Amino acid sequence: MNEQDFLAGYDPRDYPAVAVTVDVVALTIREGALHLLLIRRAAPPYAGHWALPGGFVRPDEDLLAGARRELAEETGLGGERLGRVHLEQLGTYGDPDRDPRMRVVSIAHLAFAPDLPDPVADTDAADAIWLPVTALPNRQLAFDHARIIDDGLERARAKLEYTPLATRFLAPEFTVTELRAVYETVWGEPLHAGNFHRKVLSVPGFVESTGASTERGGARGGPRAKLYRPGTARLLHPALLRTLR
Amino acid sequence: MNEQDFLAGYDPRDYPAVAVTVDVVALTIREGALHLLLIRRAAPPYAGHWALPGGFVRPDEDLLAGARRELAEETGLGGERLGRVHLEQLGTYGDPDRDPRMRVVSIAHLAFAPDLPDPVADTDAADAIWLPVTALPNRQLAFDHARIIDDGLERARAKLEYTPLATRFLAPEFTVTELRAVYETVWGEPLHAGNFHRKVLSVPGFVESTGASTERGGARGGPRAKLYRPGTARLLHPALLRTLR
DNA sequence: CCAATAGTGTCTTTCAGACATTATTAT
DNA sequence: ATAATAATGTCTGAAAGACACTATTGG
Repeated sequence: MNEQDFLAGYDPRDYPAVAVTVDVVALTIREGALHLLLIRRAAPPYAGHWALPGGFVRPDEDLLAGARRELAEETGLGGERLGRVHLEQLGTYGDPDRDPRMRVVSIAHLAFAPDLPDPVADTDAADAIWLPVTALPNRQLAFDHARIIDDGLERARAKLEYTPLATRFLAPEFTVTELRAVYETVWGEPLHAGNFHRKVLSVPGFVESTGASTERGGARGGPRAKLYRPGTARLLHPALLRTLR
Repeated sequence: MNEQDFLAGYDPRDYPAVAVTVDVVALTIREGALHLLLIRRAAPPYAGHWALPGGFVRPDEDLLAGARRELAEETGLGGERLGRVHLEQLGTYGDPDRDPRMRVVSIAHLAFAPDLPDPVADTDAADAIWLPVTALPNRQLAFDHARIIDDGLERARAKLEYTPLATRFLAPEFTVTELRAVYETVWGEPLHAGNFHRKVLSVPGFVESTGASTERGGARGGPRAKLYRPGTARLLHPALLRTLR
């Protein structure tokens, strides 16, 4: 029996309700460290615990639109800056016991954002912050959010390999060194500056030159760097593969 | 506001119901061609159209378990043969208008199966068959199932690159030539026999030798082939990359 | 001047792909 | 015998990684 055959002679209100929510694993880079957007729960269950921003999907709202709305509400940001945030579906979490009160199926999303202002806590949240992922309070995370975050971080690391999405963590114009810093931060390992530089410029469509350079050299010396903007490629080939695994 | 804050003071029955279903893009290889499991709808809407097997998620059932149950019901297969089927989450489809009657959010899954018997049509389906993907009736597919199938096929092609899941299309013991046939069938392009052979054996953990060989050579001559079983690797590195993109 | 950084050059190793070769089997 | 196939060998080119080097800037 497929879904529609089932629904044809079926009134959903006769059955236990299933709630559908969207959650967002929003990542950004602040001060050289990977940060995750978390809110602190005000009400039980898990009152006082950290949780992902998210909420109920509205009746006529697409899932991706719902995630974008939740992100906007939680960060207090408008359309312009939010437009540069990459958002994709991460996965759906529907374990029957993931919420103690009722069946909740949550479609988790993954966001890559440039450096954004501090979030403004929503009325129902006790707090909202960008937290370094190295300081995640794994034992104090609500529901199955620790696992969702793990999955999101691994997806983010993998995405940098074969997509140009690392640029979404940066301003519209950036240097190769800034791009390399994104990779080093997300992957958590140092990369060879020279090889990275040559590699990035050799992948078709990854970045394109603006013709301009930075106003000043590095903070501790060095020449001015050329500026680039994201290219037109949506996939990198050859990819930038992590070593080992 | 996150999901639980919302739910705390919320009765789902006050709101328009959202139905949660699972659908399955089940792939197998029959007679050298990639086949997809489809059912023909008996009731409107889309009566007479082809659709993916799927159905309502039961109250205390995990999403993956629901997909496995739907697959079992639709193929009429028991646990033993079904145990060798690979099943993973593909993506969630929740466009508000994807079902004309009500809001239906469907978690699509992707299955890789060895050659299975012909399916037995469920009571609510007019028919159920393994259909070659080259013969897909794209205009006669129900709902957004054409797009789900496209996404599933692309995911399948990509998965063969960096996972050993091609072996899930085969019997527990197989030859390198049979494995190559899987790649050629799913990717839709011929591969170089010699290079493929050397490559497969060089990737650590992809396959391991059983020590045995086939009883007979090829149908039209040739030596007996060595038999292999799946190895322990869950990821292939280096990967078997498709050319171009 | 000195240290740090941007960017380029060179060499080695690895791996994919083209192609050739040998051995074994069905007909 | 002949054709087909399994399996291995050889060569070339692409690309990653290690390392060296030059040029430019801040202090």
